[in-house]
Amino acid sequence: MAVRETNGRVTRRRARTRANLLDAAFGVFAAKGFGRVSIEEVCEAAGYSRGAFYSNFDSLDELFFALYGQRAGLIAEQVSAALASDGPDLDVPAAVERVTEVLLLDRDWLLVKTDFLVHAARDPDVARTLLEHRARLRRAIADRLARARGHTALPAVLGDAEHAAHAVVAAYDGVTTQLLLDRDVAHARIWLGQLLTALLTDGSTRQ
Amino acid sequence: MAVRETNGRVTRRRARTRANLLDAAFGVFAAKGFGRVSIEEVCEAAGYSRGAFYSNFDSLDELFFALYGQRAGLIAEQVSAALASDGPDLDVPAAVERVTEVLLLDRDWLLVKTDFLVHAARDPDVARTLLEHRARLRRAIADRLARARGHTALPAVLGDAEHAAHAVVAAYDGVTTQLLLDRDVAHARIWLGQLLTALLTDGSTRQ
DNA sequence: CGTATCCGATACATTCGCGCATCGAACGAG
DNA sequence: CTCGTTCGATGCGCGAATGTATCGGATACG
Repeated sequence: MAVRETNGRVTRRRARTRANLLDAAFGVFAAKGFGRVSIEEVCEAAGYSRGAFYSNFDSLDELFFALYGQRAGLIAEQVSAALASDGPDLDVPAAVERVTEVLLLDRDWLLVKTDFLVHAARDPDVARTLLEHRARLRRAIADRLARARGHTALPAVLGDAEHAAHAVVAAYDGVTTQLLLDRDVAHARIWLGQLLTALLTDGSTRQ
Repeated sequence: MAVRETNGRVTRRRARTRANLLDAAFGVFAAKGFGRVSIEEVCEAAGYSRGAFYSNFDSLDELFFALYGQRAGLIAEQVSAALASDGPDLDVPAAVERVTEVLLLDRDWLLVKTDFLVHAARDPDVARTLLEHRARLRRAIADRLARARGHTALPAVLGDAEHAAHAVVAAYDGVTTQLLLDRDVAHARIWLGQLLTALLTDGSTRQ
């Protein structure tokens, strides 16, 4: 751990410093990529010296992990909020619209998230964390999706709501990849909408 | 360029050296990730010294780029072959089966490919190259898909074959992401099959 | 006022990029 | 076919640059 057993006391300046380091790191990581960033760069961007860094984190890896946790939690909250913001009956197109807005908001986040994926792909421990986070997201989506059953039938191929949620995440990942390359957010939104519509509604019921 | 205007002569050993460096680099990149590999490591794995490296490449970036081009070309050929291996009429499930086999064959390739994506996401020039490669793949799929029209109707939401091909690629990207995390190739194959079936066939026509 | 927190300098490790001497593959003469 | 010559490819190792990790003292917070 970075904090070496400081006995309970202290913590206002420290918390601010840590937050500043995380914020600065987000920008730097997004701009240059995890593998191309030095501790020095993060410190410079945040306006601290290396001493401050080592006082708060043990390594760049640890900071990166913390950063991902922070931001991923934020996004998860926003998605949940977007899903919960209507009545008990789910209106699929409207929900897709709102969730898409949140998920494809910030290119920097997509960059950092993908870096983290690459990181996790090579470290089983990190992968487990990421998988759990994705599972939580899926469950939130599945729960919500289950309520729409009477409304709009899910296509039979996908089976239950859990499978459908899986498909939603896969579509999101697919669109993310394309968006990282062409940088066309507007198009990505439309495209994600079409994909989700194709996946979540019975093909024959559309036009 | 790495080769400084060598006037024609000599090129057999050189070609072998270059190929050996590329092969060794593939393994090293897959294992540790682009951002965490040094030139020295690649040379050591290939059994050469750094001089040989600098004689063949200007930088790790250039080697990485060349490596991607090489392997991506290989995959593209295999996919084309898999798509062309049956008669003029496309049998969607069978084609899905064959293509999936090729695409999800090698975890190392997925790792390197994703690293390259991250790289491209931050460099417009590289991104253009990757987008062109993806466009070629899409076109091959779309061409093939167009022949299936009489056979199995595409769902209306996706529009033409070009859009459907886009969806296929997105599904592939989505499954890749999941596979990188859970390492379950068998499941990924099933899952990709279900996704493609859901996307490419009219939901109402399935069981 | 005491102490946790941050600063800045330092010692150490790694890696890069290149100049230069050496090596060996290809080719032509015998 | 054999062997010697030639020229580009190869490997060695240096010096510079960059990055990491730590430590004692200054500082401002509580």
